[in-house]
Amino acid sequence: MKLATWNVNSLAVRLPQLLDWLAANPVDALVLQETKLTDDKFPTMEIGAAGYQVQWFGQKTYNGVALISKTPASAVVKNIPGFADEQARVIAGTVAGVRVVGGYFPNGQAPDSDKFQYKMGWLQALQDWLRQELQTHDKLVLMGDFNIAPEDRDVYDPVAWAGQIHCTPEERAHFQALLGLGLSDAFRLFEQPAKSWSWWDYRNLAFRKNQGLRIDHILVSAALKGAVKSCVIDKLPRKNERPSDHAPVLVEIEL
DNA sequence: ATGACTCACGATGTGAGA
Repeated sequence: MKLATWNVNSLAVRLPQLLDWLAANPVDALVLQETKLTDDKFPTMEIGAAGYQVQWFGQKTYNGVALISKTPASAVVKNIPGFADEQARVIAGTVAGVRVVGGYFPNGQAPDSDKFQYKMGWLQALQDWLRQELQTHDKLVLMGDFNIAPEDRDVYDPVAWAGQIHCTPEERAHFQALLGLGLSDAFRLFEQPAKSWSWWDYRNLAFRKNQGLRIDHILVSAALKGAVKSCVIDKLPRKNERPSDHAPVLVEIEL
């Protein structure tokens, strides 16, 4: 089973790239972030024509998530149950016996901002909900744009980024708390090249200079950990014309 | 250097992203 996550930064702009990518990477399930589309504008026909099922949950201008899968997703959940949220950030469903949770974690903007406080509350609510989900779904994958660089090796310039958004101790503690639920960072189950990033700023020729962050992640539950065969970041779409600033991350699990 | 780019909204700029 192959799963992937990709922050497309506007599905209206990136739909052709998504369809190309799916043709080249026929994954069993893919979660998208930052679709930036209201539900009435979601391109269900195009994705269906590509041979995929899709669940979607969006809003105007910002956020928006989707769960694309070869077989239909069941028990679909939108946003974190019990956590009142005006922002469309989570979509979950069971695909081929695996609980797939896709998330667009809040950015947080700056550690002293209201948006950071919202991020902290959101992360706590996610953790509390996932603790429950894991009780009923031993095979669970949490993936998406976490907007957290878990360690200094996930940051191109950790000195400059120290204490900055995505790198604060508070955010990293929340990432560790997710691992504390029994989840594992699939990417770190394998030897990986140094300076592996999933996001590069549009500015400053950052991609060309490979100045980025690893903030898109795939976490697998203990029941899946031993079955993970590979986890890679696909930099190819970042080389497209008009790319998303994020690259897809893929995992292969032998079920 | 409160920058740089890209996106949505819907404007001739502004906010947000990360």
